[in-house]
Amino acid sequence: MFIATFNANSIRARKDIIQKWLNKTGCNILCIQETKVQDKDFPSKDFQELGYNCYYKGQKSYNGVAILSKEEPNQVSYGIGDGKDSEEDQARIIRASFKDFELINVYVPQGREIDHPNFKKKLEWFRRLLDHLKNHHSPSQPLLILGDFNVAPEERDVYAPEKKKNHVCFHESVRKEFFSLLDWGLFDLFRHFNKEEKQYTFFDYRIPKSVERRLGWRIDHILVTSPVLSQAKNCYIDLEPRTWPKPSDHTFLCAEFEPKLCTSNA
DNA sequence: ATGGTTGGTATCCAA
Repeated sequence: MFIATFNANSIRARKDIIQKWLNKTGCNILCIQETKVQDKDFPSKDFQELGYNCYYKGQKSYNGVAILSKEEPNQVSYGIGDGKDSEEDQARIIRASFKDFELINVYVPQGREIDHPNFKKKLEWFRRLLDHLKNHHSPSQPLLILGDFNVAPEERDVYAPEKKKNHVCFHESVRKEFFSLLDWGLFDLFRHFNKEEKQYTFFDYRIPKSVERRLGWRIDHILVTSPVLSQAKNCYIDLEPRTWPKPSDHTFLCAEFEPKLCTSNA
């Protein structure tokens, strides 16, 4: 059982490399963020041909999320579902119920600047997500939340922590919101398997040779409840997209589970 | 303090 997350920064620009990667890995479920495409233009055919069901919601130019899955989920919903969802919110989160577990794919707002209204919305977004978990989920039930959280949780997760204290992806306030999700009953799956520093999922295009110089951020995450953790075999960062001819700024964050994920706990 | 690159849409915005 193989589940992964990838910020595509345009599904159309990365379609070919995603297809190749799916064929190579046999990934069961891929969560995608920043598809940057309206629903009518989503290339679902190209993924259906490979045996994937496609669920997506997007906007022109910005945001947009998708789940590609071999197994058909019982139900799929868009937005946080608290009655406050804007069109943008719906293009930032997909919730899917599978036979043996629940899965949420998120693209958390970046926030722009600490004093920008969008940063306040980012903090609120975490609180709304936490409320959703409290109201509709339980830490004792199998749940995975994957995606681009736009937060580096700890100092070892960003290349220059002392310089980034006021960055929207490292400010104390947003890290606190991230940890409030963990405190509810989620585990940072990558950190469960990897303790070393300088393990990044995002490398800014604008910094020359950022991968080689290890100038990156760990802002993409896979958070799981304990019944899922007990079925997890490994979690790792696949750097391949960063070295492709048409490089992406994000990487694939991958997780491997026992074949019958969570059935023993269901 | 600022720049650098990429994608989508237009000659600028977001990351």
